[in-house]
Amino acid sequence: MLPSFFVSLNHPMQSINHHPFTKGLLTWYRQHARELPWRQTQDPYAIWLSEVVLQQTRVAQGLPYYLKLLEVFPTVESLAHADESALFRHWQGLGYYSRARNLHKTAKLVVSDFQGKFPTTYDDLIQLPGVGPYTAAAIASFAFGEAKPVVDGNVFRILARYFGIETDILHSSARKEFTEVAQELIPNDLAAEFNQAIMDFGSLQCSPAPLCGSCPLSLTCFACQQKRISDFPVKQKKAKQRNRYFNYFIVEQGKRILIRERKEKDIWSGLWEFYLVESPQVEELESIMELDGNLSTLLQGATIQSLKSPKLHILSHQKIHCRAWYIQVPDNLDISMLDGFQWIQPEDFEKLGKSVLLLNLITDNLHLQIFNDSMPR
DNA sequence: AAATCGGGGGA
DNA sequence: TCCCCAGATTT
Repeated sequence: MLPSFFVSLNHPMQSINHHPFTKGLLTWYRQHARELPWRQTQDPYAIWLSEVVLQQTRVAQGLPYYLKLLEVFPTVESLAHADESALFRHWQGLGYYSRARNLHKTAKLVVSDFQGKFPTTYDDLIQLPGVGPYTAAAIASFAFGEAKPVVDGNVFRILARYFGIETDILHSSARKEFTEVAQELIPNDLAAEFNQAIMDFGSLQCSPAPLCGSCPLSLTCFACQQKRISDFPVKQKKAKQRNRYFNYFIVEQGKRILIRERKEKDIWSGLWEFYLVESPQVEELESIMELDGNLSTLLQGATIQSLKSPKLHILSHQKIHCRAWYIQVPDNLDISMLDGFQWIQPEDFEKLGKSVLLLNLITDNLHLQIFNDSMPR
C-alpha cells in the first residue's frame, strides 16, 4: 500500500513535482531570476496592474508605465475614483488602449462590489473585465498561491520546444492543450515561483532565438535533441496589414484648436485627435474636401498650409499613411460647432491621451505659434 | 475560428 | 523586413 503522497505523484494536483523539466527550471531560476518591482509585493492590486500593463508588452517597455501608474494610483480606490481621461493620458504611448478602459472598469467594480478587495480565486478573477486566462492565473498564483499555470507566449514556445508539440499555437484548441501540459508540471506548493521561473526562462534562455548551448534543459528537450529548434513553436503566419490614409487638419481659431475623441470601434478608441478626414487612397486637397462637407465650411475665409508630418505609422494590422494641413480661421468668423468636436487650448489638449502618430505630428510642428511651447512630450 | 487592438525592439 | 512581446475581446 503506497502512502497517499506517493500516489498523488501522477495526479494533476501533485504537491511535489519531480518532472525533470520542473526541477531543471526551478534550479535555473534560483540562479537567474530577474529583479522586478512587481515581485516585491503580494498586493493583488499591484500585481493585477503589472499584469495588465505587460499584456503583449515587453518588460522594458511596460516597466516605466507600471511605476508611474502605481505612483499616481497607489490603490484600487484611487484608480476607481480617477477620471478615465487621466488614466488614458498616463496610458498614452503604451498601446492597446482598451486595456486602460477595462482597467478602470475593474477598479470601479472591485470597489463597488467587493469592498475594494480583489477576488482571490482564478475562477472569480477571470470574471473581471480585461482579465483573461493568463492574467487570472498570474494574479491567482502570485498573490494567492493558487496552482494555476500562466500560459503566455513564453510558455507556448518553451513547452512546444521541450515536448515537441506541433499544435499551431494560434489555433483555438492550443491554449487548452498547453494549459493541460503546464498544469502537470506546476508544483502545487511552488506555483508562484514556477510561473515566475517559466517566464524568465522564456525571456532569458528559451527566447525566440534560444541559447541552447548554455541551457540546463537541453538534454531532455525534444527540439534541441532533434536539432529542430526552428520548427517550434508552430505558428500560423499573419495576414498582411491593410493600408489607410489619414488626412489631419490642425484647425485653429483664437488660440484654440479643434479636436475630437475617438469613440468608434476602431484603433485609438478613447484617445483624442485633430480634425481627421480618412480617404480611400492618397488624395489631393481638393478631393479630400469633396469627401468631407464640413471641411469646405471650415475653409471659408480661412488660410491653409501644408504641414510636415509622419509619412507612415505602422500598427500590427494597419499601415497608416498620413498627411497634415494647418487651417487658420479668422477670429471674427463664426463657426457653428461641429457635432462631436470641441475647441480646446493647447495646454488643455496636452492633458488628453493621444496616439503616437499624433504626438509625432505635433512634434514635427512645434514651431507653430499655436503650440507656443505648451506641448512638450 | 478568425479578426482586431499599438507600439517598440531585436535579428 | 519579419517576428514577437508577462493577451483579451469581439465577431
